[in-house]
Amino acid sequence: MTNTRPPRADAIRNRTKILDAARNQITLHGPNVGMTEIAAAAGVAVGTLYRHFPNKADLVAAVIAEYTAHVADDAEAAHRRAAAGSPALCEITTFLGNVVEASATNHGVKAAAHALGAYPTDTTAEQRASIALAKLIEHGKAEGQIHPDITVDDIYLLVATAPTDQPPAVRTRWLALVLTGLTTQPRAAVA
Amino acid sequence: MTNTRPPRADAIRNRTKILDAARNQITLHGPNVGMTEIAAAAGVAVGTLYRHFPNKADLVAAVIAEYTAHVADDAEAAHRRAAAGSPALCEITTFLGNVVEASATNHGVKAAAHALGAYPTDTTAEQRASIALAKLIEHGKAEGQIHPDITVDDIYLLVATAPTDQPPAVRTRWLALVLTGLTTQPRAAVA
Amino acid sequence: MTNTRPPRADAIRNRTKILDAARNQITLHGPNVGMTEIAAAAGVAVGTLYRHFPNKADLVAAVIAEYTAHVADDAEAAHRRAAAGSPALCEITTFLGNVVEASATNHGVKAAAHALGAYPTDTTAEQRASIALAKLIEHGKAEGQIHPDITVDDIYLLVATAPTDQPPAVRTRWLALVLTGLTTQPRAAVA
Amino acid sequence: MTNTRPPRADAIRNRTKILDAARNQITLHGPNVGMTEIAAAAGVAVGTLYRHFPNKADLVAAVIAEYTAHVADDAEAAHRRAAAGSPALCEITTFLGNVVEASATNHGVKAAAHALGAYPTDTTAEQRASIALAKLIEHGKAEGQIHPDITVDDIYLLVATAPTDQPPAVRTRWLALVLTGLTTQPRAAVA
DNA sequence: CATGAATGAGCGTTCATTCAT
DNA sequence: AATGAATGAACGCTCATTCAT
Repeated sequence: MTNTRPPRADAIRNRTKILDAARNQITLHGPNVGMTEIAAAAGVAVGTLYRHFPNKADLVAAVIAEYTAHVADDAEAAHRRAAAGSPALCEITTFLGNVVEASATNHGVKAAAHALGAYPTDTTAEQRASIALAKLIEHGKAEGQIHPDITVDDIYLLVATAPTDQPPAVRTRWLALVLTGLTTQPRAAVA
Repeated sequence: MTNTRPPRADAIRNRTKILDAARNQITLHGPNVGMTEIAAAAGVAVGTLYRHFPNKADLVAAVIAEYTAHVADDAEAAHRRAAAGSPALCEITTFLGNVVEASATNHGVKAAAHALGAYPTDTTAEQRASIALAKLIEHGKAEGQIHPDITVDDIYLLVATAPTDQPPAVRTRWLALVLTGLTTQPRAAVA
Repeated sequence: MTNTRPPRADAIRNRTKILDAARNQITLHGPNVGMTEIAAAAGVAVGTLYRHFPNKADLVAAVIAEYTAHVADDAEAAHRRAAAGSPALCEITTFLGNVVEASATNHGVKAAAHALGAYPTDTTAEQRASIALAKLIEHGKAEGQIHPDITVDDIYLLVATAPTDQPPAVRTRWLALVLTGLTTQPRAAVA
Repeated sequence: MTNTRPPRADAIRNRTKILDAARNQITLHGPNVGMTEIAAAAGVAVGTLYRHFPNKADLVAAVIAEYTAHVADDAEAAHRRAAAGSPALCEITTFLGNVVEASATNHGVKAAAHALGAYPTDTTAEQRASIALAKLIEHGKAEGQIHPDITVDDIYLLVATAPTDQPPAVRTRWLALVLTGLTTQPRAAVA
């Protein structure tokens, strides 16, 4: 009966707008931004926000999920390139660099998630990442450049401890220091 | 043995009880614990808490200050032992291990400090740590085991990124991975 | 006749209810009544009160503003009647009587405003009153019944010092005493 | 048993210091100054303050009582001078001027008293004032300069409505306006 | 007696969440 | 489905008052 314009497409667009607004506002104003401010930044009213996400924890979890999916994509891309011949260590380095950058954008979101006990229920993205990283590490070990005791959990550990609240120069330095732990070779001097 | 009710002299003891309670409660229930809960955990009323610390930011800053002083003590002890002949790399390793342990107890507190913009005004502890670490690093470089480009800031960077919210086994693994970045030698396999 | 529960349109009605409740509660229980009590008296929750007025000072200022607007209306009405031929002294007397009555309802509110440093930002009501009173005084001087040195500030001074916390009989007596200061003629005996 | 210095004289001195401090602090920082601040300004601890005055209302009432006694003294002095031949109207004028000045120093105290419902229980000072003023008024009426319908309550009414929170110039103007209500003669022009 | 640390009810204000429209 | 006004528990903080020393 309704002859209004796009009914479902708008809903999806709203969801995206809300997720973006949430990430931006949390990054901008800290993990305690109000739901109203997020809604306003998304151009909707609070009620609409709550229609898409039943509470704040779920909203934050959804933002985290987006981030996790992004990381999984990166991991799979890195593995694809390694499978195509690129050196695995190089790909891992690139991957870690990308993740650190992505994490920096989500630093506040993680703090919010921690404060709210909000973690994604859907673990498929994590699994995708794990599988890709496992293969990537195998490649690297076969090539002899990744230390034989390195596991996927090690990568996660480093990712989890990345200095996401630091300026790019510091993040680069951190990457240099930390990569040494993955390889079989001593580290060269780095500025 | 004393079973009398807490007297005047206990004002000092109350301060300690409050600081401990603050650290515990924040660690336990996240950076948003109420002042009332902290007071209750310390066995005092809110008013007493506020007599000792004019506001939440100051309380959190005081907890951080305690932690920082502890770290400075560790750094100085490590330097003293190195000056007495102990290998510097060994002492740095011990120091980092200690700090990571101490940080684990203060993980939430740092989050709270960040959220409140609460940082200690007294920087002497930081300075003590910096001086001791600088000397320690010099020792290590002279002994040839610390990579020549390592600076005090690198140590701080690692300390800041320690996986303080992880179980001991993970923290140990992190330490092994990360120490490699400091040394001139490749890493041996570690469980 | 509508027996539905208060809808959207009632937001405006709520504002009025809150202003009335604020004036009543402050008058009844002094300038230190809690916002919660005011909200309860208005039949809303605190949150609603704060939706309409961002803080206590603004709420009190709004009550004052209402009062000021009322005074301005009175002043203009008096001036209109004087312009229509009514003796200016008579109108000033009526005006003062009205204002004293209105002030009595706002006695505590003024105390609260003073304590909170809350004063209306919109001064148009004051200006309206000033203009009307100035003209009224001119009329009276031309008619020879208002003392030639009287100014608008004198009226304000009297208004400000009205015994607003006294019973009507006292207020009437005060008016009689004080009016003599405005006129060119000695005062007749008054009960 | 105690061989300490002056025991009772100190108590009296403390009482005075506290009353002065109370008046000063309330005048300086408004009717909501804390008891601790008053105690500090008096150079004693809160406990001592509470030894002299069981609660804040009683303290404020005592300050008011001091003021009332002062007013009574003024009234009696004025009456004495009138009895000695000075014109009663002149003495009433002086009296009102003094009272307004004294009231200005106690403006905040009165606000505090109102907020706390604190009024002196001892009415002897008021009675002294009433008697003196009654006689003073009689003198004035006999001399023909005080309007025959004026009563002591009229004087109280004016005193109570004095613009105690206004600068001296305004208070002077108010006095000029208001005195007219007491006399049998029209008012001369006053700046 | 004086001291001042401790108490805890209460205040102004915020914000996740609900629900009438 | 979207809106945004309303809700009310909870928070950080204050201050009159008490009481152990």
